[in-house]
Amino acid sequence: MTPTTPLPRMTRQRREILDVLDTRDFRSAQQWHERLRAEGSTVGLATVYRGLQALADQGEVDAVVSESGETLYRRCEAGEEHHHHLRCRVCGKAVEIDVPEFEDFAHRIAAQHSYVEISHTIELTGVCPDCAAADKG
Amino acid sequence: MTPTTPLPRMTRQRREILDVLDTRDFRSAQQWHERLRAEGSTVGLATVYRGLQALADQGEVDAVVSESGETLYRRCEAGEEHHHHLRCRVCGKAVEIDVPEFEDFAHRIAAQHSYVEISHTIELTGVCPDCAAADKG
DNA sequence: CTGATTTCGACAATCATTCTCATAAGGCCT
DNA sequence: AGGCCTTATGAGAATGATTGTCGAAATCAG
Repeated sequence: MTPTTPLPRMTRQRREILDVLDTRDFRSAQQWHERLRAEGSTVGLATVYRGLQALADQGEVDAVVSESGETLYRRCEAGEEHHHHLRCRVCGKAVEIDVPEFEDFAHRIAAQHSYVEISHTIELTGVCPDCAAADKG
Repeated sequence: MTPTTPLPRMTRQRREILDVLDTRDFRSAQQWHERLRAEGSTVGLATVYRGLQALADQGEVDAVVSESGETLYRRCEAGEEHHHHLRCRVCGKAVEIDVPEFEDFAHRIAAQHSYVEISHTIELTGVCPDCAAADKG
């Protein structure tokens, strides 16, 4: 069981990729590559593809597939949070739910359609356990 | 001005495609093509691609892009499944979004809080690519 | 520094999808 | 029904994103 740490090596090009990556915009591997070259880097396209995939595997970057089938990447951001509610349509009781995944969903979907400055409203309604019991009993 | 009715023609192959399409499973154009050939049809692959696109434009079929980048199709069913929209807050243009994962998500969260009879509303708004470009230019 | 591995980079290879273009239907009009 | 104009079809070439190949270069442990 040699714990042969298969750790990815931090190479110059990996660093360049991480540096150029933005946490705001989803761009394709080719677009990031272009930008890198524009900034004077000499990284190869294949390397950018491989680097982005590796970083995505590590959870350093997010990847989404656009409508046209291209894979878009952006750097992960751990910050921002806000919550939503799950409300009972009978008694009105609301539970605060924390759904970090919603944020990702919203951004992912927006990116797939090339929309920017996304905001969202999510409303979950149902019948709470108490009301459900009352209804039955 | 010429109201040149640009109506798609109902050809044998269009009919065959509609017939073979299933409302349950999302399959790729190639898979539907295979199935058609297996059933004795002689339709060409390109025709299946074109047919599916045309039908998607007409709203007869739903199309989603898989993680691997393939476009998957299935016949629309005006019922059980519902769509959400991603709307541009500038021009109002809306894109229909299909978020199968979301349905599961809603149910999971509801279950975690023992809520039943869940329904949800999702409103995503942002700025569409056209308006974003117009804003910049 | 040295060697074992991993990564790079240029380019070939894949794979889904689209395009091209000559031919074959649809649809419509009389 | 017969004809005509337009759109659809099919086969295969073309495209475009992504992945594979392989010799050379870089990383990291010892």
